[in-house]
This record gives sequence, structure tokens and C-alpha cells, in this order.
Amino acid sequence: MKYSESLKKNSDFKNVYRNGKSYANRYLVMYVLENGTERNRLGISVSKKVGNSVIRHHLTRLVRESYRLHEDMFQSGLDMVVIARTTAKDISYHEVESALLHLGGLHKITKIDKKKMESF
RNA sequence: CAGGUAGGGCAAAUGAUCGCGGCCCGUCCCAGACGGGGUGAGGAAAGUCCGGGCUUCACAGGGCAGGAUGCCGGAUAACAUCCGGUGGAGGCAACUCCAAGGAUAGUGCAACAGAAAUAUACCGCCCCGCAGUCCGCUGCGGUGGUAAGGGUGGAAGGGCAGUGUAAGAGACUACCGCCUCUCCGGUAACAGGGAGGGCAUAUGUAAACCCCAUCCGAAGCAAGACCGAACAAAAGCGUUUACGUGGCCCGCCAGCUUUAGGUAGGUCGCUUGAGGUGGCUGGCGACAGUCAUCCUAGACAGAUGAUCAUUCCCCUGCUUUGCAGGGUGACAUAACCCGGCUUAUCGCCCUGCCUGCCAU
Repeated sequence: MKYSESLKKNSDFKNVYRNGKSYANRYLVMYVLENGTERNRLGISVSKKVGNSVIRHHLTRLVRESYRLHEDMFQSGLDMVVIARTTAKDISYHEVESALLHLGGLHKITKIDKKKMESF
């Protein structure tokens, strides 16, 4: 991804959970924390409760793909953690995309104006 | 054709756009970035249940403990796997299934029922004594006999028939079973025959202890090997130019070098291997040998995805040619590598064999 990298260390995850703000909808939960750099860092977490390895991998890929295709719309300098909820077990790409952008709107970290957001 | 049985194979396809991990090549402002090329999950990658390779540690040799295996022979690096047999069970058959050593070394356990459960006399049968008697027998008693009959039980001291006896009993006899010895076929498990023992073993359980035979050192790639900042440590050198302690010197401190140590981090291990495919030879077969040919993922918080279109498949609805709508289109994601086992699985294809029916 051009402007972003992934969040890897457990301590980074913990930091975002403890100090970041969170919003949730039906399928996803998103934590956001400013990291003081130019780049965004994205972490994706899918619990074992959601499903087996195939389902979990598939969900992380869907989330990452949604983020990648809309990377330009997000502001920079953020640590983000996206958690998939069990209800997201068998949703399609388009539903993931819409859920992610909805959360972005709630956090007010997207660059597009609100009128455009409501069309999602 | 129908039903069955055994085995093998596939695991939706094609294209376009965007994207990701290794590899190779090129360019540049060279810890990187960009461009191009090629490559990138499974039959079970799963469970982590066995067996091995590999690595480190331990180890003269022997024993104990503990664990595993358990009909025989073979295959193999090895196995709890596989192949071929033997025995038993099921099926008309093809074929399938079996934890299949020892209960005759010993110990334990066995609900309920039953008189009694490894030992027995409840009823019954018989004998003896006494009493009574309608002379059929009846009643009472016996440190009397008896396991044939009844009843209980999964199991009652081999089975069954006869002889025998007061009634009975391997007490005796035939057949079957068991045990011992022996002959013969087979590498063997075992099969077939003969003789003897009167039976000394005689309910089941060894995935109860146990006995017998054979095998087994431990931990795992987060194994392990190498490089190695920073901080701190030791030794050596050495300026008094700078900070602090001193009136001054030495010394401490500071600086440089070296040394181990091995942290963060990095590199290797890491994919060419008991390897795949095809042919030939040996073998009933598992498999072995040989020749040719191919190189086919190596991530390290972990790449292999998304969208769209067409076809295929499935589902639903209809006018059952077809049309419309719907469907993450089975299970399941490599993590050092192999050989197995077990479990999950939408559909579909191929082959051998058996039984039945029809036709020839």
C-alpha cells in the first residue's frame, strides 16, 4: 500500500486499544489513535470465534482490500485497528467496504464531505 | 439394464482490471525505489495420533522402573503402516470385518437372581433308623449317598448316547471336545492322520493387575549454527587541552584499543528430496533395481486476494425446447521435510468383479 503499513506488534495493538477512540457498527469495530507520523498503520484482528482459518483469512483480506482501494480517502498519521465481529462471518466484499467507510465517517477521518458519505 | 462390491482420478473453467510474497533481469538519486519477466496451497495443507530423517544435549556395559507392540511370513529408513497367507465371524456371491499371545503361573472383579459363583444339597431321587398305616405309603430324624431331573443365571465342575447302580457319578464304553506324545505337508501361523491320558485344565474378564516375547535415551526448526549494535564489565594504552574531586601530583572520571559475553536485530537452517513422471527387468503383491526426463511455494504476525464478464454446476419459480431470479458454488489455508493413520467433504468421471432379469 502506498501510504500505509501494517500494524504488527502486540504492544502496538494494546496501545491503540487503551488510548484510541472506538466506534462500531453491525460488522466491524474500529479503534483509531494518532501516531504522530506521516503514515497510516492498519491492524486487522479476527477472533477465532468468527470461524476457521479460511474464513478468518478471507475476512482480513476483504478488509485490507477495502482499505487499499479507498486509501486516498483517509487522513494520514493514524494507527487503526479493525476488528471483525462474528456477524461478519459470511458477508460480501461490498458489505465490508460500506461498513469500513461508515466507520471512517463516524471517526471523521475521511477526506470526503458528509453528503457523499450518506450515499453509502 | 438394475442392485451390489472393490479400486483409482478430478476438486469448476476462461478472460480483463486492481493488488500481494519469493526469484531473475535492467535502470536510478543504490540499507531502497521503479520497470519488465516468470512463479506462488491441499487431497486432505486439518487433527497432531504413530514412524523416520535432521539438530542439540546425554551415553563404557548391564539391570530396574516406565512405555509401546502382540497369529505367521514378507516389504520398508521405520512404523501402530502396507502386501501375501493362516484361523475365526458375516454375506447366495463378489467381498468385508477381527486388539487374533497366555485364563493349564498367580491375584482380583462379576449387579440381580439363585440353596450354592469356583464353591455348593433348595426341591427332587435313593438308602438307613424310629413311629404310624386304609399296606399304596405317610411323618420325623441322619456332621447318609447323589449333580441324572427341576428351578435361578451370561456362566452350575466337558457335551451327548449307552453300560452300570439303591439312586447316581469318566466309575466304565463309543463319538465329539480338551491335553500330552508322535507321523506327515508347509519357511511359518496352521492343516491332515495316529497313539495315549479318563479329564489332572474346564463360566467370563488380560483395552483388570499380571506373565511371556520383541522394541524403545531426551527434547524439538521458537531445534540449532553464524554475525552482531547499544548499555554495562575486564585488561591495556594514554592527554592533562576541557567537566568534577584537589593547593599540587598520582588516581578516579573522560578518550582510544582489545577481550570475552551474547541482548535488540540480521543471515543461514529453508527446500534436490527415502523427490515426481514415463519405460524396461524381477516379484502373486507391498516393493526393489535400472534407464530416460523434469525442478514444481518458501512466507516469518505470516503472500496466493478482490471486482466485473462469459460458460459450467446447483437451487427456486414458471409456459418443464427454454427463460427469469438467486448461490463467499463441498471440506479446508503450507510454516523444517518425508512415510502412514484418523477425521471433514458439494458434485462428477473411469475401471475390475458378483448377483438377478432381458436379448443373442
